[in-house]
Amino acid sequence: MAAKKEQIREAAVSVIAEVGYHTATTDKIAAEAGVAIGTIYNYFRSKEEILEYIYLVELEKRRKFFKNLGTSDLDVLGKLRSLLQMHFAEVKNNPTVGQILVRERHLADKGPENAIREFVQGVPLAIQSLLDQAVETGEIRKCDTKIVSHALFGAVEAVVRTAVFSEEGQERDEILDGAAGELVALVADGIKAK
Amino acid sequence: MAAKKEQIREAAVSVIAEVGYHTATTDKIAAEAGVAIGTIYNYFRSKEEILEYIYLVELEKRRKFFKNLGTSDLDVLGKLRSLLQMHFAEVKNNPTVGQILVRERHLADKGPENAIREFVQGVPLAIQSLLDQAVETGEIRKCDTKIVSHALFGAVEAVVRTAVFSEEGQERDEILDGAAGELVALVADGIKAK
Amino acid sequence: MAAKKEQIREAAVSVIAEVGYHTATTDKIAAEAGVAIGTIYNYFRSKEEILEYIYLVELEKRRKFFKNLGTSDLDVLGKLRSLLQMHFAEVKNNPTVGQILVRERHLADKGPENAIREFVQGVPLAIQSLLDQAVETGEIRKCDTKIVSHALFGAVEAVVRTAVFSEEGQERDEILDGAAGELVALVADGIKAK
Amino acid sequence: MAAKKEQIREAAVSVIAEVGYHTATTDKIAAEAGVAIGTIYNYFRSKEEILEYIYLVELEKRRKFFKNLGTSDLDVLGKLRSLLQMHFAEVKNNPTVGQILVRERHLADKGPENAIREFVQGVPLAIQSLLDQAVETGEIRKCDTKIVSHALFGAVEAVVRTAVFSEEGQERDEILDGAAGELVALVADGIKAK
DNA sequence: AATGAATGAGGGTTCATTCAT
DNA sequence: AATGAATGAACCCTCATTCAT
Repeated sequence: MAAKKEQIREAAVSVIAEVGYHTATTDKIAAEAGVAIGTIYNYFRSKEEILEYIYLVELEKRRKFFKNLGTSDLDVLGKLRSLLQMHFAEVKNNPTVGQILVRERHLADKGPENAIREFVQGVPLAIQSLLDQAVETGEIRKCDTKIVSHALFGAVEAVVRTAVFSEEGQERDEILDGAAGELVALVADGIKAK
Repeated sequence: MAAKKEQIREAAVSVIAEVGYHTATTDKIAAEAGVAIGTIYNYFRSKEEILEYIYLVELEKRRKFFKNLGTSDLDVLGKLRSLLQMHFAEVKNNPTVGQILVRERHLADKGPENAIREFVQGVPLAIQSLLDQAVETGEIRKCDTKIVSHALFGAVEAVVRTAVFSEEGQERDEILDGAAGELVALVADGIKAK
Repeated sequence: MAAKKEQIREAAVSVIAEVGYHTATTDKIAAEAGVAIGTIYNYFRSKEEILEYIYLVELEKRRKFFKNLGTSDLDVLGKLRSLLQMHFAEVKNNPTVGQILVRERHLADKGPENAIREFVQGVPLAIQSLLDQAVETGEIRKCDTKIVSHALFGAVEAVVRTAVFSEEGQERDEILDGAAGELVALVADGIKAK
Repeated sequence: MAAKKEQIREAAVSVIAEVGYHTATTDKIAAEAGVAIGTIYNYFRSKEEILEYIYLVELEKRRKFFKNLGTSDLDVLGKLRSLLQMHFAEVKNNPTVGQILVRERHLADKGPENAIREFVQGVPLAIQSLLDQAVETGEIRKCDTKIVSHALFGAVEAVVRTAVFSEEGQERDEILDGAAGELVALVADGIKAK
């Protein structure tokens, strides 16, 4: 059953979101998943691989979405808003995963190849490729797209962090619902009064 | 001698920046500082407190700067640029500290009171207070200043991260030199072609 | 099918010879045998019993040979040489088994009754009984036959070890081919120049 | 205190001799030594290194003895007898160490450099160098000194094994007291009646 | 103030064995 | 008879912290 792998992933999300990756023990994860410790190791080679898998699942969602985005006829800012909306919607739907995404990203440099790093580097790269196209078409002004894409990704992370660690569920949803629009507006037209 | 505390702080910065807080051991820090392990505990109550102290030192620099900023006659965007310039200059001067600031911020929720949390929440709050004033004076349009301030802070962190973990020292300095202007321009006027 | 038991035994010989009993896992043995792990337990009660069975198979060969030896009309040294030749020939034919015989003999004291112990104690005992007869008939001088038989067995083991763990197959065969004669000559006539 | 390393070594000898290296746990060794588990790791890098150290201590004794032997004016068989007497005396004095020497020698191939391997290969090599000299001087007949030295070493191991695992202490001492002479006589003059 | 040996709770991982299919 | 996912006791090792000197 690959269902069991999913079962363990969800338990791990729950435990890691609550106490953090480092404090999360395999015992706790196993207990939360309702399996024996050994069972975890039938599906993952190590505790670290569980975390990587969590990131991988999210990465795949973004990759798939981004791929479809390529075929859409939105302009670049439209595509960007779409990507952000998708991301914030995912986080709204799965706030615990969101907590992990922003809190454990620092573990990106454990091994050589690594799903965490692919996430935290790959997503900005995707944004950068969008911006590069838009500069080409003249839709946006010339700028350092590497810096801007990373800045944008960092802004998104910060907003997610603010949302998923806010005490009240209501505030969380309000932030996430409005965030994509707010961010795109900010980046698109700036903050100055007109 | 308070000089010894500084000596330990610097050693800790060096070790933590290199291997990360979790992998950094008190043995390594003591060795780097050229003192015995026990000596560390004459100046810090715990390993965690060392990290907090590192954040505290940086926090105080920002607080002092921000306080002086209040007396200046710059407009809000000018103040913002000034704050960012100061931050990027500090990081340029002390890239290892920069690495720590962006990589260990996830430890903000260890204890109840906590210099790390004060840094990662206090700095955005300072930004937010700037923005709130500017909305008041009409210098900038109405917006969700909480979101915007966090987003801005996240963008700064992401840029710092990109810089301090870039392989070449030259690229690092280029990013940091240009970052404040790039970010303020982005936030001020947006990204659209005119 | 008793063929399957043999199939598992051979796989176990292969795996244990390569990595040692302790490092050999039931997974590896099952994989090497091309059966499921559970199947192993239809033929053996435990991993240990597999090793015992390996020793038992070898023990039976020696027992049978020794029994036939009793009906031969060789003198004692002739019988001894014959026994050693048989042993070295077996090892030459099955070097991996030889590796196991000398490397896992230390597991003789796991349970109460135990084929490994029967091997490492029974074979010296058989030699001792030969020697005792020869002392009786005056063919050899009086000596502590217990010590001598164990010493002889130890010498044989050491030679086997040298052979089966030598890098080159050719050297291995040379040692094994000459070993019986060399050992019997040594024990029979000593090492002194005449 | 280097005394603590010795204290741990002795505890390890006691525990490993009783239950075998693999079954010996670091907990048991620490308890036997009267120290905390962590203390063990202040003196040894791993459990394996403790075993290596046990062999190393014994190896050094033999090395030193062998070095002095070089300056003596005994003939080769005299030197050989002397070496064996020394070894059996050591084992008599420290039967538990003897048990380990013969029972854990199979762990010689764990890492690249390894005190166990140095012992089980180095001692036969020393014997071989003795024999090679004696062949040169004509004191003993030409023979395959590699085989003979290994055979001799194996014989010694077997006798030690017989002694240290015999139930009664008295029998053990009798074997060890007579063993060197018995073995040298066997190897020197053979076993045939004259 | 400085030292550093001693501490021991805690955690990730292994793997022989079982048993429902 | 064959299967192989599930099990969980067991074990090695780490490292922040203490405290006697």
